[in-house]
Amino acid sequence: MLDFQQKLKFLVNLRQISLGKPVGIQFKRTKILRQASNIESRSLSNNKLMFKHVLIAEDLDSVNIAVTQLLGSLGIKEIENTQYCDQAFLRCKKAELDNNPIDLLICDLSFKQDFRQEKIENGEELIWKLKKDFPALKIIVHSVEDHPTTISRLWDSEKIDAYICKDRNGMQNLKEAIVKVYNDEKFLPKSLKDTLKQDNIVQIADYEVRILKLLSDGYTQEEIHVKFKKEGTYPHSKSSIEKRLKDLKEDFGARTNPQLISMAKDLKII
Amino acid sequence: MLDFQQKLKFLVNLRQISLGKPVGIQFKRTKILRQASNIESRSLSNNKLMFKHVLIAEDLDSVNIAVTQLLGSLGIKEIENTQYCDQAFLRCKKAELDNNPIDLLICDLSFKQDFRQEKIENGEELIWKLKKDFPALKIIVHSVEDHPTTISRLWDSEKIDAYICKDRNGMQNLKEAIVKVYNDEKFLPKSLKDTLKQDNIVQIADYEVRILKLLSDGYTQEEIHVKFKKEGTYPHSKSSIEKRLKDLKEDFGARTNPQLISMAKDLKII
DNA sequence: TTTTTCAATACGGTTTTCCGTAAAAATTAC
DNA sequence: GTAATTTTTACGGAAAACCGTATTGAAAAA
Repeated sequence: MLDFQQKLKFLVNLRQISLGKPVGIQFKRTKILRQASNIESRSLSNNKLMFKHVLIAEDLDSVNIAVTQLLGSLGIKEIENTQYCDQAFLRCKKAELDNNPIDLLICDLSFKQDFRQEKIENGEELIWKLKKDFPALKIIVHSVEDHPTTISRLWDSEKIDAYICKDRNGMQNLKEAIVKVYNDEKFLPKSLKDTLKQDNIVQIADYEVRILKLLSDGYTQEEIHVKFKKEGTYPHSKSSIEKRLKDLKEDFGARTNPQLISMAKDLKII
Repeated sequence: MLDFQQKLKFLVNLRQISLGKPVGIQFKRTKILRQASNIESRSLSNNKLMFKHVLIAEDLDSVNIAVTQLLGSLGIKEIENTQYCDQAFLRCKKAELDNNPIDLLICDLSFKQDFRQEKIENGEELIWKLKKDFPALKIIVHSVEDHPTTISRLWDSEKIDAYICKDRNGMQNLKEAIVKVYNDEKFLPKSLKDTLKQDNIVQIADYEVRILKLLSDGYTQEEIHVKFKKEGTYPHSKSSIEKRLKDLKEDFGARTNPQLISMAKDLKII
């Protein structure tokens, strides 16, 4: 009973939603693109040891091309690409069977829907599944997603070795990450560390998220009460659900339920 | 009076939200990445006329690299890159002054926030501003955004020459688009045409969007009524606002206001 | 065991939303 | 011009959400 308290917590950066701007100011000068393109020529001379066999799981062909090029410039010979999660999983399996295992996976989180019916629907699932079968596999997440919720969930899970945001310095950061991870270090760019270190953070448990989801799915509070009661979820009284919503609104600074749902959507809680 | 009816309409694909999947099934085989990378070698022999001076406005360095490479492979000599909207605008101005105008702009829609304070906040604004000063400028939009609302707003505006989604075939489509646009044609990939041609489409006027926005900002219906009355927005009676919300819920298949807001967020109406 | 504490529940009154009906105003058709 | 249709507004009862208070119950502390 009362087990909801021990469940996964979500980190929510409240300041981010109110301002709509990142808080941690970066002082690094933006690298212009030419420099990024030049990575190749500069590092070909680099004869250090490096990953042998790398798999890129990324649906956007453009990003796939850029990452492949970066890996090549780092002297990595065997580079496999896939645009689907299921295929990524199978490739890892096959590489293992062929006695030529994948050393490093660089993987996106969100994959666009397609005509294909995928069993593994996103990068996160792929990571959980792979880590179960290959606990030693190094994984670098490479995603546009920069919400603290997502980053901390993955980073704190200890299942990944680096989290790189696709942004203006993405390739630069990715390069650094690959080198660090090869040397058995974990890597998180400074800007992301700042994002996670922020104060204005509220913890939200599964139970609350559940209520928000149901509310956004059109359930009334009364219906949530009935549903919870029926399925044995606890607490399930109308008063308790009312109270949770009231607390959530207070935490988020929302005045009405519609606003609460709107904010929860912005924060990617639901 | 009643001028809200003549305002911009938003196209909403209702089926997309209920299923969470694209409707138009694509039968094209997915091109594997190697092929995409090989564009370069295959097309270097192509000596046809091509754009002379192209500007890429794209915040992600990875995509920037890939697009630059594609342009190079098409024999385009002068390629400028920028990761900021303001800079893109200035570059166009400067190129004009230097008597070496930009022939083609390939531009993203969403740009991540930065420490820089930008006047032009997104690609769409950039396009409006540029088209005012350079009506003849060719523009290809290159974005991950694939919601019918966004696509049709830009496509129907007649301000752009092509809309390409960053997806599994993005580079392939972009290449085709460049060639077509050079020949004074407009170009929309088949998959996107299908997206726009769908039936389950509801038109939503500014007025409705306004109500949804206010609701998601925490206004009660009563408060919306007062606000509209004060500012002279018409209709503004409680009953009318109630009715609009009722109709919206019916159109969207939502049961409650929170669900309505949730769906509107998913559909990127607000 | 008893006490303390805190979360869950119950309840009642108020506000907000919901929904039907109907009158008034505006638009369109004739 | 009038008639027909649609839209806006008004009103009132019902349902849902809101909010404070009080009670119950379970775990933790004494």
